[in-house]
Amino acid sequence: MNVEHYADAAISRIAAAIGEPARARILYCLMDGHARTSTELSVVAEVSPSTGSVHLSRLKAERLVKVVVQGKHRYYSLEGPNVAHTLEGLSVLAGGSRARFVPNTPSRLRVARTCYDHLAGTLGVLLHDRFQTLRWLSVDSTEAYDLTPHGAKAFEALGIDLEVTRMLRRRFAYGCLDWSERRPHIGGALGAALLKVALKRKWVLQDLDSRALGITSLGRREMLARFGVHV
Amino acid sequence: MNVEHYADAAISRIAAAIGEPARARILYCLMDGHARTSTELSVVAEVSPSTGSVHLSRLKAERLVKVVVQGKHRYYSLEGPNVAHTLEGLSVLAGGSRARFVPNTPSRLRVARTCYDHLAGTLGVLLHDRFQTLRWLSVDSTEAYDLTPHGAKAFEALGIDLEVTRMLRRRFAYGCLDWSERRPHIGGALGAALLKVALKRKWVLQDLDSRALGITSLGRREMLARFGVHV
DNA sequence: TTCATACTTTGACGGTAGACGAATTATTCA
DNA sequence: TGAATAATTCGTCTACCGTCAAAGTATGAA
Repeated sequence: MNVEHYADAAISRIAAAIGEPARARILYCLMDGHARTSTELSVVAEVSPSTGSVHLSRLKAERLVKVVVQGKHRYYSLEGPNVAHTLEGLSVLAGGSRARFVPNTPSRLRVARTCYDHLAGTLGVLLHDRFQTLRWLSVDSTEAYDLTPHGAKAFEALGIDLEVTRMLRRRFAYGCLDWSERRPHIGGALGAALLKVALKRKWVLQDLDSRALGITSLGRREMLARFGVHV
Repeated sequence: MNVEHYADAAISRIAAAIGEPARARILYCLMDGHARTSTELSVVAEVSPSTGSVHLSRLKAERLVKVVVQGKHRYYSLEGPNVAHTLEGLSVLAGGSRARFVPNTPSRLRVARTCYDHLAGTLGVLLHDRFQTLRWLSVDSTEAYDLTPHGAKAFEALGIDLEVTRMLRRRFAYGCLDWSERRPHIGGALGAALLKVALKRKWVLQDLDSRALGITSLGRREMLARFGVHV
């Protein structure tokens, strides 16, 4: 059976799954990479638990979310970075020409935010460029970034275990295109590890109900001292 | 008014517009970058002209397609590369894990195809890499590729007027990520110009009802002679 | 074992989105 | 000008999708 012949039908199924307002609220809420329970998501979606459950099973059937069962809780999260990226793509289209000419994205999202599970926004792009300038990161098109020996040293110094990071079943690092900046930031396992460190050391604080990240004064100092980046 | 606060609603509107089967057929058909009339698209969508017209006005309202009026014909086409990319993203999600493990994309689409209005597939990626090796193309992340003096000479030799190409109201060249190869090919005005030359000189032939491109034996010879690329 | 909590499944209901044909507008060609 | 073609608008109809309450399952605590 030729799948390609029915590609339009497949696209429409996925898009329809995303296109229902309650389901879109669920997906948008999950874009920060966190997992949430069925009831939490039903509240976000502004529907009853039963309705929420129906929506979630639809999203699961379409492989847009995955679920981890833990006792009587079911934790739902986006199925993977691809899903997050496509949602970003849709939000760019949704922004339309308005966003292109008068960027009215709230500055909190522009300055620093999460992109699925790594750093994005101005800060993400600044770090990306800085690491390149410092020759910590060898960049070869959008795919397969890697750390130079210098870079490896620097990341180890942050407490990131590169052995472990490389073992993860995902791409190590790549240029993830930032829709607000239209320039790449660091995605992949390395980007996720970096965000984790930044959160752990309280360089940035995570907003509970959006993907915005707040930079602390400690964060500012450290960014300058460690990377020479003014935020 | 804070647009970001309603981002989920905006996403859902766009996705719902794409998610209707007839509209998905229309969009998918337009992914080759060509413009088509309302009646043609109604046939593709398998609906009556009146229904097709309603769908098209919805797609226009959501800025997914644009229309050029020429006499009594209305030519519809995708609003821009962003739309095509997002549709590609959706089709990747639609492919699901199957596509990841057993790539069952028909080989005709893998070898060479159009991505909106430029060359993609194995051929597109091969050329991209070759131009880089030859130092014709200076690649700086995904954004803002440019031609080196050598590259400029080579492209002019193909009959491409770079003055004109640079004047177009779109990005000159950039790395466009290829979903079948997971590597970049040349997008933007330069990529479009290259495809135009390849079609004009009959190096590749365009399939009428898909984005597949067939490479002619002349094309093979020229690719080898001019670029040192084996196809 | 029994109660409580988390979540899903089922069934009935209502609103809306998409379908078409007929009528209308717009443009070309004779 | 009038006929022919392209496309849209309008009115009506139907089918499906999302909604919820209630009943059902599963897990954990008392």
